[in-house]
Amino acid sequence: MSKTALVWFRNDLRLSDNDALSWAVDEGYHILPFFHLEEGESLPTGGATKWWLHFALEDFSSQISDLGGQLIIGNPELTCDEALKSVIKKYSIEAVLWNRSYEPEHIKRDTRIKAYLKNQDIHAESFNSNLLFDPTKVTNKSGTPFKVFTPFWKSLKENEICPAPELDLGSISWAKAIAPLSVADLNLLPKIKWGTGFYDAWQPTRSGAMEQVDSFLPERASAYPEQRDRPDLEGTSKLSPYLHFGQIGPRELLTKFRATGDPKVESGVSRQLFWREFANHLLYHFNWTPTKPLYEKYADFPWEEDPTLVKAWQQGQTGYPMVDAAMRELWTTGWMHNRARMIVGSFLVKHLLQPWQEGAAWFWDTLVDANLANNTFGWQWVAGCGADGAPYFRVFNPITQGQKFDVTGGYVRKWCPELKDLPLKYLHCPWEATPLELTAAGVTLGKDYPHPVIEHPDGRKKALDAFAKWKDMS
DNA sequence: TAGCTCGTTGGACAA
DNA sequence: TTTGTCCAACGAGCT
Repeated sequence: MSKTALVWFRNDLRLSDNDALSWAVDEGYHILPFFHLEEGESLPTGGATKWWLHFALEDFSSQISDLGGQLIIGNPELTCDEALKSVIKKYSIEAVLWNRSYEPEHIKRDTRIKAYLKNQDIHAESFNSNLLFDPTKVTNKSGTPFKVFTPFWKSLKENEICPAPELDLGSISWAKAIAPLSVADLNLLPKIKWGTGFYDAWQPTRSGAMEQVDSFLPERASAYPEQRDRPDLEGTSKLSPYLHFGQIGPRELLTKFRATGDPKVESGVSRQLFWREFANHLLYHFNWTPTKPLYEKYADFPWEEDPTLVKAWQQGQTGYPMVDAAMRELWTTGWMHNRARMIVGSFLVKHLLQPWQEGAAWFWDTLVDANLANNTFGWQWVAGCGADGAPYFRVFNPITQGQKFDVTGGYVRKWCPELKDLPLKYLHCPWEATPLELTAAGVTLGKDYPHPVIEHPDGRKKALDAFAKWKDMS
């Protein structure tokens, strides 16, 4: 028997916990692994995403080579459909397998391709390997999609997770192939020197993922409920980019979490995987949410558009140390602490009254874990126009949030080094220091570090007034 | 079906 | 300094 199956890898760059691959191996196919760079029709691949993808693909490709296979990279000048068709023809492919994505554009594309393959009499099958549950099958008791996390979580957490397939990697029979293109041909690395921050912060490989897991379990995972909100500590797992690119699968991860037998890991860490499920569930059922509010009534919210303010926010020059530290962490490392994401998000949409889509677009371009479901859900949550949203009157105070969560001041000192000699008392509100204290710390406000772009009480009032105005309007 | 309870992540102010 | 109370809103989800 010499039939060959193309396994189409997308955001599931792993050989374990992979249903599509396991199915093809179990069925006795020779495996031809294939990847094609997706340039979204409406959403170009973010810069930070490209950086990560370059190394993730190189690593994945070498994992396959080590086993005797060859990852085929589709020609990026072709559309996905064209690239697939040419490979299918060249290698006389008899089956095409992949793991599903539930992003609206991917669903459209995959449906189209599946129809084409069926029409060509090529076996086409997709699997749910990237989520714990298939969002098409999850509903509440009235048969409608969940819109609140807690009932969603309660309904699913006791459910049996379909176990990850067992696959002996040594037993894979790889199709003989010569790759015409290498990962480098995709030109993913940024032309501009972004700095070494990404390289210092990450090891974007499968072994990097495993090291991250090992450093997190079991102690840090157990401390997660107490430390998760502390950006001055290593309180979180930092597994988000690995999960996004599928270098580690959610089932293998959940299995590891549950194996600790620690109730704090279950209620704290495992639960986070269900937030990821929830975000994907919402994206699947409400496919307009990447650009428009979940609830239509918020569509005419009176945002103000001010590119100068957006720029100050992006560059970490708002004059609020907690906000600026976070925005600079993002720019430098491609990642931002979760608590900080809420603070900068609230600041942009409430104090500055800029549309949440602006924030989502910036995150999309700069986060190494940029993920349509999570990004959409997070921004709508913070703007209060989405599922389980923060109520309008919840305006994060960037000063007290800093004092409460960057307890040691280490976060601000790291990312806003111009403030590092300020006493902790003033670190989150440098404008309150006396001129003498500022001089002693070597800070001249307006020169070394900006004055606040808006006074906090004014920002808060602005947000509440805008909401009141919108309510009168509608 | 009507009614009840609940909602990841807060702030401001008073005592 | 810490703790309690109100803010004020509404739909989801369930019984």
